[in-house]
Amino acid sequence: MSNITLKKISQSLGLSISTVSRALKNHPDISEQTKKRVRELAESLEYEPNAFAIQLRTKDSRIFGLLVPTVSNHFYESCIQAIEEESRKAGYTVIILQSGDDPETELANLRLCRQNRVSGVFACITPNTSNVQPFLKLEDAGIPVIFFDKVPDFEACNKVCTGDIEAAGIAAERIIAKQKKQVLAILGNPNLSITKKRMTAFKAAFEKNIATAKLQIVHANNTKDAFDLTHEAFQQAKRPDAVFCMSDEILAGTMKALQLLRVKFPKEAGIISISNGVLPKLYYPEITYVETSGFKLGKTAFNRMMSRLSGSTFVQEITVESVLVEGGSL
Amino acid sequence: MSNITLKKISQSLGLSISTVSRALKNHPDISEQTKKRVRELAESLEYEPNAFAIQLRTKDSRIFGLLVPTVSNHFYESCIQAIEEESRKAGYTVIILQSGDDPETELANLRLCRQNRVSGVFACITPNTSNVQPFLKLEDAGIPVIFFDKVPDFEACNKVCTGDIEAAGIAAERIIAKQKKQVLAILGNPNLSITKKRMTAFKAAFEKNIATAKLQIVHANNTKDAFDLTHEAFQQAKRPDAVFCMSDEILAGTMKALQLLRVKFPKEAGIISISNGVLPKLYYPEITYVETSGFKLGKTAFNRMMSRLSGSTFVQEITVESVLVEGGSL
DNA sequence: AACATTTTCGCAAACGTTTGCGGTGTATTT
DNA sequence: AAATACACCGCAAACGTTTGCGAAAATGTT
Repeated sequence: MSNITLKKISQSLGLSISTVSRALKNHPDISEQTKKRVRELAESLEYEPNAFAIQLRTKDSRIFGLLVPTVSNHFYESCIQAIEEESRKAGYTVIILQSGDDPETELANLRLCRQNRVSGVFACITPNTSNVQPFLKLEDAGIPVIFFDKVPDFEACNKVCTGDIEAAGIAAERIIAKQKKQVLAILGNPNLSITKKRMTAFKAAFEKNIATAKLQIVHANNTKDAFDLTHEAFQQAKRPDAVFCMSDEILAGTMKALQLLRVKFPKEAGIISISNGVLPKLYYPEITYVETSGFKLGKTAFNRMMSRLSGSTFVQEITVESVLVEGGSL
Repeated sequence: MSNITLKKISQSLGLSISTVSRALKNHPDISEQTKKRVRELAESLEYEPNAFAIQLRTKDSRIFGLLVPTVSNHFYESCIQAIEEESRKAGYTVIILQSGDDPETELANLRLCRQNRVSGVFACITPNTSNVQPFLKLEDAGIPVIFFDKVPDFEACNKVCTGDIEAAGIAAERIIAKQKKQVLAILGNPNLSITKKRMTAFKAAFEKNIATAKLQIVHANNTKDAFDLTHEAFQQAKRPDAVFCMSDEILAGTMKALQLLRVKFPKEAGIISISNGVLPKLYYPEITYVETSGFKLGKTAFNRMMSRLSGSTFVQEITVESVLVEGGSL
């Protein structure tokens, strides 16, 4: 009783398999009456086409592989959500594979994609991925690979990234517009390329304007660091009247310190951060942030995939633009 | 050049398809020498077996369906991570489908699982899922369904939940031990079995003790509700001196309201919640919570699935135990 | 040398679809 | 009445595997 096939339906109805197949696909060759009979029986038997047989025959799996270091991350989550959502709407299924930042697991996951004859791969590579060859081989085999967020240096591939530079600039402009005088900028690990980019952009914005503001830049490797640094800064003689947090990780630490010190924002100090938006909305007032939306990035990556699938072969790097989301913290 | 099949290998080697197939599976019928030849050619050609053809033939997809309201949720994330990780180790692939809390999408996703002839389904249902029949039909077809976290009331099915009763009990005991007098308990949608359980347990704990405390129970469907309800409660003549939040979703709303009203905790009011631990650590002082680990829950669900797949038909509800994690909020 | 055994391999069917092509029967046109 | 057109449907091959069964070749036993 479990598995209904076209064959079974055709036998019950005294039709051929092909007729049943065509009837269910609303093929013009089949009479309305026959279609009706077939549809009704299929319905009542709860027939579900065997996806494997279909792909074996048609060579179109309608499956995307989604490679990601981990699923437990605000930013990736929203990417995943976007990609999965759009894919489902477009009739694709997504299989998500986590590498745990281990290049070997990543490779195994990539093989899984090949075995499942995926229609395309979205990949956010690990920091340790040195060899992009396996990915490019997929491209050679006609399977589009869209890199997102963490992308390889290799040029000839499709990449979708966040606008790191732009985002920091926007935040800086905003602080300047608010005429803040004593600005504390908490950035991440200075070795990370993302940190470098954001720092230069942030500084540049201040230098470009006749900034009367005093700028204090510090680096935090984690939430705890950010907590300590903020705590320290707000016990100086001259307290900051604005804080810029480069990431969620840092914002979390800063906010914790501000809660401890009962600093009232935006009155005593303004806060602005770069985020995908989840964390800033947890506070009251909500934190003003420059959105680097994983969601938007996911959508863009998806669109890129679709245009690749429909023939476009143009290779490019897309940057999703950042927008300022006003909370009440600055 | 793209798709290598057994046939192609067999032709290059002057062997039959079956011999090549057996050679790659290390079948004893094949001589070592032949195996070696086959393996080497397969290797150099980068042969990858066609998963679809295999499943069509063997009827074993080695795919799990993972149904979840959304992937963007601290708790689900950790469940997903655990399930995906374990599955991969066991040679299974996971396809993750989000319902967005829409029962219709959920149903569509379930169909997708059937079409892909999944080996099993992990399901965390939406609050609005009224009809469990479609899930049970999968069971009838021999496909195990393991419900986790948000599970249906229906008894004859496999469920893995957090220790709802236990966790709520622990939280209640804690509040009682602190001799709170005016307790606000914010629970979720009253239709959810998880809500019902937590509520009864919470109430029971209060009734068991010679509770002089006044207990006010309200229901929030989302973060916004929780914000409003908290805001309201703290503007009553008699303010709560303790708040119990049933979930992260609720805690987020409550904390936002408390920040708005500048309620000092734990001095003016104690807070305790049930959480997986990420959110509580964002505040200062950190929120005291009863930990219900999504990770642990995921692992348990996976184990349950495996034992189902290996024959066990015993239907049961498993509860993963909860522990109290002291913050400074109560 | 005849027979029995074992090793090694190939044949062919099956899994559930899709689809090109051809074959009926009926209606329409000359 | 013959020819043409059309509507409707079935045959059979193909997709890439796995696997029971049988066959040939090699080896071992009397």
